[in-house]
Amino acid sequence: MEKIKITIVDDHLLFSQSLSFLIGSFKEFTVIGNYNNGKEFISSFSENTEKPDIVLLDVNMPIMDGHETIKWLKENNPELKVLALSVNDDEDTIMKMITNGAKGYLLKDTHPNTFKEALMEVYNKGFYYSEMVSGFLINKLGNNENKITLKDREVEFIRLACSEKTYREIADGMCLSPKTIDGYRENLFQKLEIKTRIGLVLYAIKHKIVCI
Amino acid sequence: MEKIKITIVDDHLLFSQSLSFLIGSFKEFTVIGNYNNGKEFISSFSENTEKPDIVLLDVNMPIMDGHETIKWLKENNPELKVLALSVNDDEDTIMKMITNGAKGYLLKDTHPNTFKEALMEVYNKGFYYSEMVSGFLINKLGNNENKITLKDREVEFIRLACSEKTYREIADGMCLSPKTIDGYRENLFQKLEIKTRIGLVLYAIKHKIVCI
DNA sequence: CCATACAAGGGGAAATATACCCTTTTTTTA
DNA sequence: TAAAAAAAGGGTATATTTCCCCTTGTATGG
Repeated sequence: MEKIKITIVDDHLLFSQSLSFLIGSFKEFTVIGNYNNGKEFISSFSENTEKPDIVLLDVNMPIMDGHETIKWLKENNPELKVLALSVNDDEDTIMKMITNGAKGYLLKDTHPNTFKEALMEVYNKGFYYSEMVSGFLINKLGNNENKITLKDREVEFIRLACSEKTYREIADGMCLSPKTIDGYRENLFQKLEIKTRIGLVLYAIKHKIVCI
Repeated sequence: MEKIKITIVDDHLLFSQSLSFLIGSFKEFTVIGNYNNGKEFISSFSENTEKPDIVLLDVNMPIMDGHETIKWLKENNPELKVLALSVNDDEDTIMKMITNGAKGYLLKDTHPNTFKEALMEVYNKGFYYSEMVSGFLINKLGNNENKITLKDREVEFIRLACSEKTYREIADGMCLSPKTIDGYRENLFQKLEIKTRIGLVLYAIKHKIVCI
């Protein structure tokens, strides 16, 4: 029987190499590629290399992360089945990957047996949704009214607010009057249901608007 | 030849199980134990199980993390050689593990060959310090005057400051007068070279005093 | 063409945070 | 045991943030 071909894209060498051994121990699968980040992976497409049946894609990577990579794949190789694999269990990240076309989302603390099952399901049924992901999906469909969108200018403001600058300095930095900044802030406070600049900083970090 | 015995303590099942396969491929080593967190690991000591030659210890774990675990080991099984293994490359974390007795600190993006070399060195020489860790050590020895230590009460204050509470509310929460809180804040501002509460929040998150 | 929304800018007042000046009591430590 | 350091509290002044209500120009869709 032909083995199911898998490519791993993950910057943690020790993990990806080890995982290759684990997958190698499953008789149905074989690892045909190992890349350190999205950039390396998509570069391999210019050469006419063998296409994998499943791509195991890490979300947090340097150079080109999972989000960018899956977007590129959606554009250029939409037939590839991507299974996201991350330590990250926050709803935003998961939904972003799923909506960009990931066929499943696995946490790195998954049991090897579940992992194998997920690989089989993605190959056979085309997708694998764990309970956690399904939960998020249902939750999302239930109340998709209050989805929060931030304008570019607002994001810029939030980034500057995550510093020891005063609002006056932020206004200068954005070439706006302090009163306009006042407006931005009050808008955001209402929109994000927060009361203080501290809340804004916490929100920004939690939602990865700024990285510290 | 007797194989060198290794125990893995890591909450990421997929990683620890995969790593077992990788280690299994080295003829000099064998994995004799696999635990999800420090608690599970130290519980195994009450039973008279076989002691490993090297413990591979993850830093970030639920229930009982690497820091707590290595402290316990230092007290109760100081002869055990611990090699810390983490994705975390910030100086604070690394130094904390090293000063608590870790024989080395490896990042999870280490190459398998380096990993094997590290295992050999820890077994034979008793320690393995990568360039990065050595760099931090030298840097630390050069200027160990300005080491910042936070008192328990200060840490408690910082945690509460990382919220939308006002200082008055924080004072109530800590059963102190708002003026005492004032003192705490001013002390910290000077000690941490910051000027605003925002700075305090950023410091706290950067140094993992709070987790969000 | 009008209505509506929205970005930019603003006034003033109240609440909160910051800075710098202290005292008293307890605990450490030399 | 005396000096030093830490913990707790206080007063007052200023700066910053927060809140509420307002105007003007400019798109933008019906």
